[in-house]
Amino acid sequence: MSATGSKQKVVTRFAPSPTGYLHIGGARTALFNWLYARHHGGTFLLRIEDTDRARSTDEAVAAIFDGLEWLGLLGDEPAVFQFARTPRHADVAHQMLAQGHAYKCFATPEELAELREQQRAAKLPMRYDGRWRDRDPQEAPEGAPYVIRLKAPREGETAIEDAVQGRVVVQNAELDDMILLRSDGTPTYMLAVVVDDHDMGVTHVIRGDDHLNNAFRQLCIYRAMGWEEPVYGHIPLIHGADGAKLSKRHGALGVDAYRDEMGFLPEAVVNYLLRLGWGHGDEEIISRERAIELFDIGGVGRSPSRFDFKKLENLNGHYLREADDARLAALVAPRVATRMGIALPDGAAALLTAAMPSLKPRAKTLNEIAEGAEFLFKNYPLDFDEKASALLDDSARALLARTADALAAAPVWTVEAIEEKIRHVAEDAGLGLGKIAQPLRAALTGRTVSPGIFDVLFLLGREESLSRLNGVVNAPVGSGN
RNA sequence: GGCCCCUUCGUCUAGCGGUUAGGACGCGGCCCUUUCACGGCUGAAACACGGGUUCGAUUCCCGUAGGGGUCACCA
Repeated sequence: MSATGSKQKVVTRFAPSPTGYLHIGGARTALFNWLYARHHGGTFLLRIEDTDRARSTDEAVAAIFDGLEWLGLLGDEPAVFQFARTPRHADVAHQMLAQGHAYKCFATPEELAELREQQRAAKLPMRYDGRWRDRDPQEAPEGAPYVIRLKAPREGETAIEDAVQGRVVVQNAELDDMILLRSDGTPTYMLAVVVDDHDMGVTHVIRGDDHLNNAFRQLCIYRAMGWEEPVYGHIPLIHGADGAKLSKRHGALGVDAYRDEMGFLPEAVVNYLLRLGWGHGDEEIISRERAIELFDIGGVGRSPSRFDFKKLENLNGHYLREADDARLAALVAPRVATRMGIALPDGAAALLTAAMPSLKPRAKTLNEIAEGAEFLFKNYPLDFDEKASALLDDSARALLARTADALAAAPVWTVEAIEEKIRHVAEDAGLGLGKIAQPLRAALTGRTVSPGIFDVLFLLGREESLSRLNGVVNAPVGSGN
């Protein structure tokens, strides 16, 4: 617990709009909100900002929940759907109208477009000029559609004490009278967030700093309504490797791609995201428990960071090595099947689990584990890659024949027994272990890279091992195939 | 363009007036070794620039440059 002595219970929220999938930046925002709430013993809520009916989709909503669930970042209470609260938003807008904090604006979209065009041409700041701010609504044509705009202060300045950015001040003259309620009676984002955050009791608004400018205008609504203002924390955005904004059309994939296509573990993604923009001394590997203990919004940096897949992979490799073998086997099995285009045999899960200790240290992603596991399920004749074929010349095959004989005579099929036999063959032949291990590896897996050769033999089993060896001994490996 | 924010190794960061500027990823070398990894050791690599303030600035202030964000009846 921090010593801020907050009497008030912390409530944070993550409020994505379901117009696309949960992207990596949103995932980090959710993570920071989740951690902040947990660290302070508060509540973390979810709100789906679906007021843009044209762009919101059910698929996107499902994808967002799916991504959050995978990362363990679901809300503590059922998610709030913003669109369902439209009547309340409209109520507030009318209340502000009645209290003189807002006014009706009859300017048409065409009129406003023209205004912007003029401003652009004159190189003036583009903002609404307040043409209906002090005008009598009676002057409007009978029954003309109108919009409700906030009557924002024009003099002075507004400051916010941002938990991440520090004190940020803006001249009120910079703020125009934003629209609260559209001419069709639906609320704009600017109104809806404030009303919902207030109604949901949100105490800390942690979000991307692309919202920093919005905060000033949102504050106006809080003040007009006499509501308690939340603490803001605007975290810097994540950029791509080239430093440009990570956007939909710029490598900002949904978190499902990190899971399904790239084969990352959620704990690795969470750890990586946590370290992006936040750090604690020299600690790099940080468990969720440790993160809850350490995380605080004040530790978040103010500068944007670039996404680095190499580091994510490194972290993922770490978590892979730490992960339960049966769990990994279950995650890897379908990947092996699709890679090889086959249905895995019965017992595949058990075999993969048994192989996992020698598979996972060699991989950085689940895909790499799957690739490394392929040899377990290959059928004769194996596909030999170029380097493996080159290894299997006549002398190597003669050596393999002797090895096969020795192996056939092994009293039991254990890693120890296998090792003993093979070392013996090498010794007899006056060769180093490497001279025999490589051809063996090639004959058994079709590759020059694999887990330890004794493990390979053991995992394959005596029958399969011998069959693969004899296959190579009896039939020269063609350069083709 | 107006406004706002940012600037420590290539990248993520530690640092919060006095340090040999630390760690991690990546990269190089060495060790381990049946291949590849893992692991261990080790090397190269940074305070954007210019002014101040100060006995002393990576650290505080102001500029410059560069980067980013935002300027909708989208969120």
